[in-house]
Amino acid sequence: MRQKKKTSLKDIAKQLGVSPALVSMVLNHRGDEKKVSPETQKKVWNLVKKLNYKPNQVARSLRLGNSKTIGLVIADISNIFYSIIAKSIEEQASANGYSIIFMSSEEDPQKEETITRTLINRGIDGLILSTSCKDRDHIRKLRDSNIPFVLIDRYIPGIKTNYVLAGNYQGAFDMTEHLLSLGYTKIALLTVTPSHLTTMKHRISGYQDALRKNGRAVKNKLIKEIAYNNIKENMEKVLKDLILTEKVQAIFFLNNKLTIAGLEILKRLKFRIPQDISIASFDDIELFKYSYPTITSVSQPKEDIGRIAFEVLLKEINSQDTAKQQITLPVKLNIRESCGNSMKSLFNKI
Amino acid sequence: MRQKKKTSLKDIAKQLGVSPALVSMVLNHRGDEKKVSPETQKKVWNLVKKLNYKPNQVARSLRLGNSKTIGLVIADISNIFYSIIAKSIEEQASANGYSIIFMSSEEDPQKEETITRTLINRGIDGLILSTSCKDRDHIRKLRDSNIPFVLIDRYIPGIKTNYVLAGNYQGAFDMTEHLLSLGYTKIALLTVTPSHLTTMKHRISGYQDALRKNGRAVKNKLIKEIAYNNIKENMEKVLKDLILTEKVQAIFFLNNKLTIAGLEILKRLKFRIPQDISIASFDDIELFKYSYPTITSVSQPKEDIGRIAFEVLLKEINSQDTAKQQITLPVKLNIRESCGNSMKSLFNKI
DNA sequence: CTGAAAGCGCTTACAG
DNA sequence: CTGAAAGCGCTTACAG
Repeated sequence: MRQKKKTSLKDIAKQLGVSPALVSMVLNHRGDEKKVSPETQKKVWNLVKKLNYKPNQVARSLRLGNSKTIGLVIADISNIFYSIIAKSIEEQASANGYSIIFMSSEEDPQKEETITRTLINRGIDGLILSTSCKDRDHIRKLRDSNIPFVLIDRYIPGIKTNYVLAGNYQGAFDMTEHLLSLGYTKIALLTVTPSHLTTMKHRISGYQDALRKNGRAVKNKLIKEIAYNNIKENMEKVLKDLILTEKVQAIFFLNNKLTIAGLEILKRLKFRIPQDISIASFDDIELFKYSYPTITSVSQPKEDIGRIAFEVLLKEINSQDTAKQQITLPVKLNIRESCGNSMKSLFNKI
Repeated sequence: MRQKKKTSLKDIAKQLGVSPALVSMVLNHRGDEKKVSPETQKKVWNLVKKLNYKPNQVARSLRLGNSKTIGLVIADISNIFYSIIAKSIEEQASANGYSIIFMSSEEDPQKEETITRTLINRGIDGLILSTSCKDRDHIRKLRDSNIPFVLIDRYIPGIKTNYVLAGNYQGAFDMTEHLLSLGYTKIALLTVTPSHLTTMKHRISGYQDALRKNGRAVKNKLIKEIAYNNIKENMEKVLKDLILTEKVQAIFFLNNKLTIAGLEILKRLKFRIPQDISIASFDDIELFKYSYPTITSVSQPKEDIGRIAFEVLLKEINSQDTAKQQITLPVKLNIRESCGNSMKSLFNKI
């Protein structure tokens, strides 16, 4: 009573006086192959259209062992970084007849495992995953389960899997060199825990290598870590420490959440950007282009990450080919106002 | 070969020397009801745990006629308004054993219908939908199909359905009165087509009524419509017209996309906020709190919309009750810097 | 206390 | 050219 009884294959077959098997073949465009007469095929299609019949996908899934559904596991769909990737994946998926089930892991490895199991039990054909796991067990299990999957944004070193991500090292390296070129000598780095994530590790390396290459020492006290789940609580203390005690000239925030939280606190503490402190962001968001001042950033090709991840996944789903693809996409440096634009801005501060 | 053969109920039954039916009953916690001996139950659970067996949800769905999956149809998951709602729905869903399949309609009624059918054929138990349809046909069909659904953000007047949305009229009314209270007399309104959406209609009414209530005439040339799919292209012309020709003092943008696009153009045209022009936004985003200047806005209870929509949906899924719920949630006025703070700012302009 | 059988709605190998 | 049968992995009414 909840659901009006929907028309099924059998109904069509009965009304037409043919077998369900025949209808099924016609519907799957295998009528010719099975030499079903054109008239019969025509009759089938007409009735199907008239009754607005759509095959029950659940039954098909059970029978065929595939579901035309893929799972998407990310930390948080409300983070613009992931929602743009999700959008892009969905566009591709939709164009290829696939649907997306998404679940948020909240950066909790435990939850990530549970969610992944749930998705697999729901019969997904493949998985796109931004993993927050620190050890390799989960990913190894995934690989052993033989479900096709593609990691995005983060990967697990030492396990051969598909992955698609941005040039984290290069982006941080380039940004750091940019800051050095502006004359800044004390450049702080703000990162989040869990710091095992490859994204953060590579960005930190990029920063360190750029300093070293330019003859600057890496000072560990200028590299600050804030716990992912309470960024806001710790930001104030960290910023005060960096600006007032360490007297840094620029702060490089390693993801958009950090940058946004940083902007909030800097505003509250009445530090002016870039007069009092220069800032740069890894990961660009739309408003950075229009805010006052505009925010210098490294932007990642989010749409490409999503699109390519889906393509790689689809390829693996459709073939027995087990060659894994590792793809690193180029990032872009957006030079804007938040770092000042010359030595002059630096001298103005003194 | 693609997928390792997974353990099934039958495997468990065989290994234990019992029937699949028994295992099924135990797994569904109906062992006691069926008077399965505690020892047998214990044995079943032990083996299930040992083999890490999880029932095949596709088979369950087919048999039970439900899938513990709900569909989410929105215009665009990468719009922060929807992605926060999606997050909130997913949290609730997850806590209740449901998964979410999302699809984007791109504000295209045609696509919305197709997507909805796809979701229904995938066996979803219910649907949460931000409709972009202008006529009632689609929603009526949906209602007649007997699938439980809840509209969010927008509803269709004249059709009794569940819906959960924000106080659009009140928010626009309050914001307009706020702008009037600051001494502004020429207040422009920027809205998007398709303008049939109830959200936009109500916001426009709120603006108009606030003007009238305060003895101000509504001037239609101060109400501008921009097409949803090329906001950026039209924004510059509209803003120039309003500011330079109409000499408005304040612009009220009716959604966050408009506000963001507006900020971009204002910046490019070098209009200062609020010295040259005051702006207000319907729909708040995080950065509005920290930008320079901070942006005065109406914020909607996005998390509540998502949570309550799911609760309403779940209630309908679980009961034969067909009473529909119409829920309008309160909005909040955030007075910040983008409108100046007194008559003084107004005089400064002259 | 437990099992055999039917069936959810499809698809496919087999038979004619 | 077309149909009958089996089966995907579950659950449930029925039987003993």
